[in-house]
Amino acid sequence: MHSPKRVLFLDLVLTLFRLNGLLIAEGDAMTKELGLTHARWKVIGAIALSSAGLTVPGIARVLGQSRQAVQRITDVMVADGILVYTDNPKHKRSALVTLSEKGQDTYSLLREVQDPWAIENTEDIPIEELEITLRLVRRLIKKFN
Amino acid sequence: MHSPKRVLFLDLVLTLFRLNGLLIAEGDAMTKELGLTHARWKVIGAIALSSAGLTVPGIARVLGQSRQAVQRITDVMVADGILVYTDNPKHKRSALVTLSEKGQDTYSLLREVQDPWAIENTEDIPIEELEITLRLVRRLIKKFN
DNA sequence: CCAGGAATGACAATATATTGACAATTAGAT
DNA sequence: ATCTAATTGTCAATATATTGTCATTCCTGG
Repeated sequence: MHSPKRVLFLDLVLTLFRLNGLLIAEGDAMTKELGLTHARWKVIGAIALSSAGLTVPGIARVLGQSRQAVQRITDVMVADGILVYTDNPKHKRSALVTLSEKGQDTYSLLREVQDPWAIENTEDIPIEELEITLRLVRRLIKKFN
Repeated sequence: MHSPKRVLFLDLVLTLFRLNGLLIAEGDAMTKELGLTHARWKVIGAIALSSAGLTVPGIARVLGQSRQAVQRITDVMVADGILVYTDNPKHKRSALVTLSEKGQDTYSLLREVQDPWAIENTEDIPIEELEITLRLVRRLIKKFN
């Protein structure tokens, strides 16, 4: 069937896979000196950007990953003193994952490299295009949930 | 620093991670009966969408992955008779990866589920937004290459 | 209420991906 | 042509992620 949107969309999907890999590589390069890996800074970022508290499965949903993968890395990060499991008033067993003091320091350092990076890479991109893209991505996420 | 584009962009990055995971889940669900996994249908898709021939590192670049990861899965798929390594006139050691007959059959089956999926999920999305998004994603990829 | 379905933590097995290293090949600059 | 840097295949070690399962906790319709 002749459908330009179909082709566009499949192309977009493949391109998104590529961008995903490049973003991870960017983040890893950016955070190498902080001792972070993408499994870690993704979790830190998800927690930091969430207004409400996040549980392990909550982080997994935000990151589009399995909760087991997130559980594994948060356990390590708690052992490393970057994260803390805190009581969740809404659930007896499922703790809220929060940044420890050390974790907040790490996040500050992360921001110091991440913010200039973000600004630099959006300098020549109109804000409207960013908005359209973010909206489209959100729309797709809603479909696939 | 007050920079709306910075916030938008970081939000977009996190959202893209999520979409990436959901797209993989979609693809896996879609291809379960075909005996494919995301490691496999990504490779098949990359080969099928490339006009010129692709080598293993070429596929890796398209997918934003390490060449070793792709090498591993292509070796398995060649053993399974889905892919074939063919002579590369431009490189003595680095073979071109192509679909075998069986691989083309698999791709046909893939298309049968993928095309309706693509059409369905873009039904309510204006083509202009898809174009803007694809262009933006490509622009970012170029920056990160 | 409360019964049944969904969500969660925990554990295990497996799949997938990265990183590092080394030799062979290729590409590009001079 | 030649030298040098980048690319590539290969192997190994490690990290990350998925899938499946089960018991426990939560939630929701009735």
